[in-house]
Amino acid sequence: MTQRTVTMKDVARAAGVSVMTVSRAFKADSSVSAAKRAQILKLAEDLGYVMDSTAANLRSQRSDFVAVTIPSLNNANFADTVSAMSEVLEKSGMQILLGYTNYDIQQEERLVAQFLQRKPAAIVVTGGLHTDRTRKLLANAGIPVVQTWDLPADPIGHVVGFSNALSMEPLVAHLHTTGRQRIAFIGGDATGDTRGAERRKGFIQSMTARGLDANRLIPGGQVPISMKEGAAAMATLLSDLPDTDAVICVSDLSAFGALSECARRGIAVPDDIAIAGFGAYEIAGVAHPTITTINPHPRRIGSRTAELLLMTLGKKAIVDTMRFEITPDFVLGGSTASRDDI
Amino acid sequence: MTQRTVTMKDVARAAGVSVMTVSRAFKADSSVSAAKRAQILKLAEDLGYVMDSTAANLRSQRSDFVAVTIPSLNNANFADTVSAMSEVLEKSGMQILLGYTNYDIQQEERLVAQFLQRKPAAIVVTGGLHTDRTRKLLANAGIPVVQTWDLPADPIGHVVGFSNALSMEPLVAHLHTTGRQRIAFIGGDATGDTRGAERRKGFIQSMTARGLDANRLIPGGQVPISMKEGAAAMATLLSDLPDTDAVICVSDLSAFGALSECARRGIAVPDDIAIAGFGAYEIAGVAHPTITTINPHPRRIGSRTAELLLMTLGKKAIVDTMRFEITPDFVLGGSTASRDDI
DNA sequence: TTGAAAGCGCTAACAC
DNA sequence: GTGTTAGCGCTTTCAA
Repeated sequence: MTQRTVTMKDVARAAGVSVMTVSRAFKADSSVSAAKRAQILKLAEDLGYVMDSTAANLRSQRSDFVAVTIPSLNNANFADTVSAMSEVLEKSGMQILLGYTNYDIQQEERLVAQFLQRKPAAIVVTGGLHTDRTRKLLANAGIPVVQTWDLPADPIGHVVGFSNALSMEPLVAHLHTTGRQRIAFIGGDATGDTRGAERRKGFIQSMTARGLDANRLIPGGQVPISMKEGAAAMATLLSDLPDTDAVICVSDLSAFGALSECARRGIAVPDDIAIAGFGAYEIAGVAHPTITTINPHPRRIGSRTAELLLMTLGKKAIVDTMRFEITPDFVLGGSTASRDDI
Repeated sequence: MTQRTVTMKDVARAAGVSVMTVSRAFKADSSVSAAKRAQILKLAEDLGYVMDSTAANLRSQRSDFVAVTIPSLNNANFADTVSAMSEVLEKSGMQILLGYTNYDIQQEERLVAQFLQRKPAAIVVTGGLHTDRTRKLLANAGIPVVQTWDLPADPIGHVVGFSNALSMEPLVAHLHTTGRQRIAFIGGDATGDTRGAERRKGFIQSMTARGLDANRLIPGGQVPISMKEGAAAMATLLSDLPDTDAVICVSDLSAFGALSECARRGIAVPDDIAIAGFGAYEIAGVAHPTITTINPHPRRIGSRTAELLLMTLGKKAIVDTMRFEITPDFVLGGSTASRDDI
C-alpha cells in the first residue's frame, strides 16, 4: 500500500543503470544485454513497478489502442464484432478502448470527443450516420477512421460493412417463392436504429418490386427492439391483420418474441404463419422451430476491420481509404418451411 | 486533414492569451472572465482543437476513468452491470475503460496490468478469484479496487456482490416443496466460471441438507455454457437419467436450451419435467413457458459499485473497505409449475 | 483575473 | 551497449 508510485527512476537507481536502460529493457527490440534486462525486469517486478503508459504515449506521440464505439453492449452481434477485432489486434499488442452510444448520435458525439482526447491510434464507429460535429472530429483526427456495419453513401474514411437494405431481399424472395403473399414487417421504426430502418426500407423495396403489398408494417417500439416487444408487435399483427401469412422481424430477438407469442396463442409456425428474423443470433438455431434468418457475419466485420487497421497503421500517412463489403448469408430455419413441406 | 495536431499553445496564440488561461477556460470552476472563456472556446472549436488528456493526466497525476473487467462482452447480465455503473459515473464526468477476460484469470492478469498502466482512478473486477500477481497488482495499485458479482472470503478491497452458492437454495426449496424429488443440475463444471461452480456447489448443499440425492450433475461444457450446450446437456440427462423430474440449469440460457430440447422431443414442461435457470435474462420471461429463475439484480450491482466509488474517490486516502451484499430474488415462471396446478 | 516557470514520467535523438 | 539532454502538452505553483 505504498502511496508514492514507483517510477522508472526508482528502478534505475536500484539497478545501478540509467532510466534509459530501464526504458529499453521494457521494449523487446532494443539493445540491452540479456543479463541486464533480466536483472532489471526482476527488480521492477519486486519493486511493484508499473509502467506509466500515459507518459510513454505523451512522449512518443503514439498509443497502442484503438477506440471503438458500438450502439449497445447488450447485443451479441456487436459483441462478436468487437471480440473478433480484439483477437486480431491483441496479437500486435494493441488494445481496444470500448464505448457504447445507446443508439444515440448525440451520445456518440460525446463519446468520440472523449475518445479522441486520449489519442487513440485509430477509431472505429458503428454505422454511417453521425452528427456534423462527429464527422468533423473524425475527419480532422488525423488517425484512421473505420465505419462498420453499414455502407455509408458518403464515408469518412474506411468502411467495413454490408447493405442492410439489400439483406432483406433473400428473405422476401424465399417467402414469396414458397407461397407466402401477405408478408408483414415488424420493427425498423425505432429512432436511432438506422440499420433497422434500412432493413425495413429494403423490405418495402423487395415487396414492391414483386408487386406485393408492402403496407403491413408493425412498429416495434423502443430501440433496441427486444423479445418482449417482438411478442407485443406480433399480438398487434395478429389482431389487426389476421390474414397475414408471413412476417419478417428486424432481428432474431424480436422474431423469437413473435414466435413465443404464437406458441402462447396456439398458432402454428410455420403452418399458420411463417416467421423470419435477422442476425443469426444463437437463439435462431436453438428455438423450436429454428428461425430463418440472415447472417451478417459479425465476427468477419471485426476481423476485417482489425486487419485493415494493422495494414494502415504501418504506413506513415493515411494514403487511401478502403472499403470491404461483407456478404450476408441466408440461413434457412424451420420457421418458414413451405406449407407443402409440412 | 492537417497533420500537426493543434495544441493549447496554438489556441493561446490565436486568442492572445497565455496557455494557462486557455487551460483554465476549459475547466468549469476556474476564474476566467466569461467573455474571454467564450472567445477561447469558440476559437478552440474553430481550430479543431482537441484537448490531450494524456498530457493532462500525466501532469495532474489523476484521471477521470474507471477500469472495469468483465468475463465476457456477450452476456446481458454483465452488460447491464456495466451500463448501470456507467450511467451513475458519467454524471460525475467519469468514463469507463472496459475490458473482458474471456473467463480466464491469466487473461485477466494481462488486462489488469495493462489497465493499471493507464492510471485509472479506480478498478472494478468481476469475481473474487485471481492469479497471485493480479492480487498483488491490485493491492499495490494505490487506487480503490472493487470485486463484484461474488462475496470473496478474502477480499482485496471493496466488494459488491452476492453469494452464488446460497442463490440456489430458493430454487431447490421451491422444487422440493412442489413435489419434485429427483432434481438434476446442468453446468457449473466449466473451468473459469467460478460463479457457475459456486452455484453447483450451493445446489449440492441445498439438496444434501434436505436428504435428497445430489448426484444428478450434468456437465455443461465450455464456458460460457450457452443455449446449444444446454440443449445437449438436456439430451444427455434425458437418456442417462430418464426418471429425473426437475433440473436446475446454471443460467437461463442453458435452461432455454434445455426447454427447447424438450419441445423438440415432445416432453412436456413442467408436466414431465420442471426446468429452472439463473440470471433473470430476458428470455426467461419470454420463453413459453416462462422460466423460473433467480434475479441477481445486475444493474443494482453496477449502480451500487459506482456510488461506492464516487464516495471513496472524494476522500484523499483509501480509508476503509466497504461490502455491499445484494439479495437475489426468486422469480416464479411456468416452467416449474407444480403438477397439481396443471 | 492572468501569466511565467517548472516539471509530471517517459522516450527520441544523439553522443560515446 | 549505455548514458545525456531535451521536451511531449498539459497543470501546479507561485507571483503579479
